[in-house]
Amino acid sequence: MIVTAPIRVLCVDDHRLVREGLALILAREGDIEVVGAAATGEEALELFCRTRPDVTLMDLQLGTTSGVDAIRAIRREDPGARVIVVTMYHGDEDIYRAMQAGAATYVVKDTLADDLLRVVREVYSGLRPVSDDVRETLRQRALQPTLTSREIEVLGLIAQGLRNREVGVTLRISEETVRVHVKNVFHKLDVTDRTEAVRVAVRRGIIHLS
Amino acid sequence: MIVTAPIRVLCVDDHRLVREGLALILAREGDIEVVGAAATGEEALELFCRTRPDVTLMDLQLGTTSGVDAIRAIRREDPGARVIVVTMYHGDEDIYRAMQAGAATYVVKDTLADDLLRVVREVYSGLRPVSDDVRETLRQRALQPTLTSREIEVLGLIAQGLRNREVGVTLRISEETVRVHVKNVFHKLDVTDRTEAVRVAVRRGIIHLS
DNA sequence: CGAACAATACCGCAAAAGGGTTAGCCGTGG
DNA sequence: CCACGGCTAACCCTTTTGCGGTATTGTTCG
Repeated sequence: MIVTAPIRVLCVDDHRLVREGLALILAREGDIEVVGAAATGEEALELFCRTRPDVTLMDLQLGTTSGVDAIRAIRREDPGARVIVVTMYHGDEDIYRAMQAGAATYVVKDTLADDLLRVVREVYSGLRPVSDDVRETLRQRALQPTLTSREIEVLGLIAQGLRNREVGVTLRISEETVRVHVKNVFHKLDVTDRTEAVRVAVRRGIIHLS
Repeated sequence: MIVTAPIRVLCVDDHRLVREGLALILAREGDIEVVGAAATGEEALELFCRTRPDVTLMDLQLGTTSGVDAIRAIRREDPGARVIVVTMYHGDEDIYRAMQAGAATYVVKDTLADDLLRVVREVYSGLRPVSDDVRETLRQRALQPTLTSREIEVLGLIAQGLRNREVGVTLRISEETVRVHVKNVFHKLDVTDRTEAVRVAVRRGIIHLS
């Protein structure tokens, strides 16, 4: 009896229960083998190098570190690496950054197990099965103004409760310049005050609070 | 051969993959049977009434509805209901409200599958196995000032980006009164501006953004 | 090269927020 | 009954924000 080699999968999620649950969903299948599970970006990279999986399932929220960084690290190590993002985030910026970092596709955690399995097999066979939702979200994002890295930096500090002056000190620029950045952020996000800006930015995945 | 009746478990989580993963972890055990899975508070209550499980696993983030409300609804239906909270939240206020609502215990999603199984069995046998972490968090909370319901209401509107005046209009009170509430919230949360207040409140689980 | 854009910086004005204080009303509980 | 805490409201003063300009520098891109 001839058995084809199984699809070797690496699971990355910072919650043990989710990790183990995902592993069980995958391991139930005859053609899939879970070769590792990681909780952080560093662990993920290390396990990736050691096990060289065919497909990596990656959460974006990895405690303190970012899943996007982990994707970049893995794809720098192996430009052909196939990474499927599995996350609860659905902000357009989350999706955009993940795809930009080289993810093969993007799946939210509210997906049927069978659909996930299908995606794993499709990605393994070289496809990039992007769902209509994801495509539509990316299309929407393309229509909206893009924040510059400096603006995101300022916004992140604003979100931490810093005043314009304090942001200026932190970034070693004048308070006046900070005010300009803040104004531009407001216009781009279509809001009129900082609290609302933070709210919108978090919802869109431009910044994250924790 | 005598087989004791299995522990009948209901899983409530708004993410299909997590729900199915949890169900697999549980169903692997010989003495546990998963009798249902729900995604929302309403579904949970309905399935609870129909299946009368021994133990309910409940996430706190149920899309729009709150897991705490679901716990209350279930315990109003059956005051002896045993509900285990399984969530990623770890803010002191989340834990407090869940326990207050009648949860048997509180487990974060970064738990070993075996530990979850142990907790399920302990809760089934009538124990309330509260972890040291949870106990400590509740102790910490007891030391901190409590926000009144009005203050939480104001804070929630602030978090949505409303100005003091707009909050006043919404709650039908004067802007001056809103300012008083905001000031009191600042003192209690030990912050000096609204953006930071929102940040701290979200981290502590006093309010949630989505 | 010229256009566009990002980042820097400044000015002025009106609005809003932050901070302290006082005070009346009401319900709960010692 | 009286004290206490919560909700309400107002006043004053200072600081910060939000919003409109203008302008210089450097870089990138067609």
